[in-house]
Amino acid sequence: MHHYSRDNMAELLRAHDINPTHQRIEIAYALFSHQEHLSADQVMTIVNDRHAETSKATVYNTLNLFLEKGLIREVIVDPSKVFYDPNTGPHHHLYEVDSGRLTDIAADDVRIEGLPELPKGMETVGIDLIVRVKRTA
Amino acid sequence: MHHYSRDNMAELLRAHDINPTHQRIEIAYALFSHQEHLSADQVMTIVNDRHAETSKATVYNTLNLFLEKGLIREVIVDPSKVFYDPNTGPHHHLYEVDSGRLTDIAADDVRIEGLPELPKGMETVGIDLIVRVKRTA
DNA sequence: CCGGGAGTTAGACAGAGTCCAAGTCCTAGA
DNA sequence: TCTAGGACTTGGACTCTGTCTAACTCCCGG
Ligand SMILES: [Mn+2]
Ligand SMILES: [Mn+2]
Ligand SMILES: [Zn+2]
Ligand SMILES: [Zn+2]
Repeated sequence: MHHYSRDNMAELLRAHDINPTHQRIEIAYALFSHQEHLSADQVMTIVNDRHAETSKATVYNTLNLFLEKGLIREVIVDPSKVFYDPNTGPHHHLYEVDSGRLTDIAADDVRIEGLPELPKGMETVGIDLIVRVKRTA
Repeated sequence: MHHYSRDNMAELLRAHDINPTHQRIEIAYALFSHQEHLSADQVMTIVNDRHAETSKATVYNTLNLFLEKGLIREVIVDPSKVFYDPNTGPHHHLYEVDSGRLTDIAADDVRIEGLPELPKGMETVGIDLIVRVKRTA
């Protein structure tokens, strides 16, 4: 899919068993049309850019709902805030520690081998691979 | 090394170009004698268990100093707090999302292949591999 | 015994995220 | 069309992690 509209978003939400409200549609649209890793704060700013209509509580409620329903995923790289990722397919991340820029690494060519057996009664929720980089001195 | 004493800690600090003070020795001892991933709050509790003598500001100052000097490393897996890791050798992490338990995965057998070239002018600071697991439903 | 720099401190502060009780919105049913 | 009720949203208080600052203490060299 290449073009994101608010109508698309409503369908997407319904497909994930989420009741599409004004606010939820705007928040989904912010994430999917940008196709970037956004913090809650950035989502809030984008959504309220034209005219304020979505509260902080709703932004957090909604992001957590989206997470629960598997519509987005969270990326934990910065100790001070969570990033929300509209790309739920398997992929990894490159984090520029100076600038805070976070970009995707396609999972296709990356192989992770030799991980030990999981303890019994445990299942993998996800494997996060983060490459931290900085400008060469 | 298998037995950690406060005298050990003083030497260790000096070897890392850190002036060993009472508080710094206690904090290093908390981390190295436990050999666990501790949050700042946990360090604070351990250090002040017998009698309060180290302030919150000093705990944070000291942990950040230890990081800077390469004595410990930080592990960012939990969106709400940083864990400090006395093991600076290459290794990976297993994170139990329910309980918050964080354990090491030896790096020996793990191979990560096929990572793309870094953008020019960038160098790798570190590669974090985190396996998130939960109890089977 | 001093002087001064390094280290520590309490407490104010900032930012991310949660919680709550009150209000609004939407819909299904009469 | 009207209405009742559940779902959703809201402002603001609150919590928690982490930082900052200005005053104080400690320690060492002269
Ligand atoms: Mn609107
Ligand atoms: Mn002491
Ligand atoms: Zn991503
Ligand atoms: Zn570790």
